[in-house]
Amino acid sequence: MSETQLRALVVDDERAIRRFLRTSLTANGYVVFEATNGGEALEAVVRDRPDVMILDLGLPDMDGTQVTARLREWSHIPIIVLSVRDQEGDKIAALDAGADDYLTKPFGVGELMARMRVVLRRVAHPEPEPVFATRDLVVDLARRLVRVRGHEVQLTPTEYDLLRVLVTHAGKVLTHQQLLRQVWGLGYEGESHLLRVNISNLRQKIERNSARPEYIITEPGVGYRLRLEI
Amino acid sequence: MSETQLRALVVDDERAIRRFLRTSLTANGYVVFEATNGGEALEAVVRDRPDVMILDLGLPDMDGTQVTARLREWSHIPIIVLSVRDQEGDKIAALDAGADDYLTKPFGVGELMARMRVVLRRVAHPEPEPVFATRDLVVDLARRLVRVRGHEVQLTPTEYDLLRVLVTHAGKVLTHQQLLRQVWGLGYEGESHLLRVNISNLRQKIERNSARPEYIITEPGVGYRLRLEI
DNA sequence: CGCCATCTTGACACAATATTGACGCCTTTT
DNA sequence: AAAAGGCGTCAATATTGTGTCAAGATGGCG
Repeated sequence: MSETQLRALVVDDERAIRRFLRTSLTANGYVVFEATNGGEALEAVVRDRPDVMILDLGLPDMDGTQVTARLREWSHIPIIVLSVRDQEGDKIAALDAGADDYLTKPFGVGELMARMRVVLRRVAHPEPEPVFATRDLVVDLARRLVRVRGHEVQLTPTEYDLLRVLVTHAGKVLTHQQLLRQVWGLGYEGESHLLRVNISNLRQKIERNSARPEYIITEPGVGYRLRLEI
Repeated sequence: MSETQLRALVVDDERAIRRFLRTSLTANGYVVFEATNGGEALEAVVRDRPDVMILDLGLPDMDGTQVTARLREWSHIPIIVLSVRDQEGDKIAALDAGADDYLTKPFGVGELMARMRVVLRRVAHPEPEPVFATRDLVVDLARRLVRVRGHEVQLTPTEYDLLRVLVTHAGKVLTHQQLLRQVWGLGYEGESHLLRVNISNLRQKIERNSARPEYIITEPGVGYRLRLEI
């Protein structure tokens, strides 16, 4: 077992439930952090670096499944979803969005603790940095913000997805196929003109001179990669 | 997505439940194996090499939790426990014994499939990366990166393919024919000048002095090989 | 219904790569 | 020692891949 205490993030808008979970978790040796809505939850993952997240489905600002999906864009943190809803559809949606478990309220504390042990016992993946930064390019994956040379850049959803994939594999060559699959989904493997147009648009927005790209480098015949070195 | 079908082992002593699970799993693209008791289950894991196991708690010869514990002595196969018992103590015992999830009967097939996807997606992830390295030449086949003496080298698609073939048969002599077939495809067996030009270009990029190659060695009259020894 | 932003498609200029041919060197053979 | 064949390099041309622009299609939203 690890020497240092494990860190748990509790996300629930009800004060009573947060209190109850804090008490139970603290008694079981966790350090507890709290968030009351989806936005705060994403920030807290960045700030507090929890090892596990306990997420209520019904949040005021966004759906718990949405929070899960957003988080899975850049984090592998184990997520246990709690919900009063026992509908199969909700469970499937949350689990397929990336949640690791789904518990229906009311539940026993012992069961929750056992399920936390299950998700925690798998070897921790090295977590990628929630904020990527090289030279003058900053990509805040948690907030979906992109800043170049001090200025915030407005990207379309496709452009952002493309940049996100490049950034989460920074330095590595991504083939046309890989990029098309990860951004457009299966069945777009051949549509390389989509990639060309969007890479071009992205470069217009983040490169100083798109004819001499500093960040998005073409690997002719293969794909693209985000350059890390100077 | 994986090309080959995933293999599921169903362990239950009730014929009706095995039938039901076989139908559902087959419909979802799994290859299904069956066992009716704990002893058979352990044998089946060895013999059938399933990717995931669905285990009923109430077995005639030994308890499902025992099966889980025995299995965990040597296997990491994901285990989803099914049970009619909704007692918290049973759940905790099974999960702590090494089960990955616990579903109480009756359950929806959709939920079972979603939970199977959850346990399978983490097993699918850790993929060993084939990286070839010898002295000062590193070829990362997964990322398509080539580094020589600390510097990354830009190769054209043909040059990379050629190097890839040499590297995957490192140390062995590859005939002109073999190389032409593997890089250019069938019908190019006679075009050995293609090979000469590309070997030359490749040497310019990776050898210190292409007149005295250290890596790509000519076997006169036969072909080329990638040298392993110093 | 029409506006807006975004996505997709097609056309074209330009860049990178592949192929070909020419030539000289080296090794082996006679 | 000369000839022949295999090999390596260079440079030219052919082919393919890539970047950009702009027009048309799509879809969300008031």
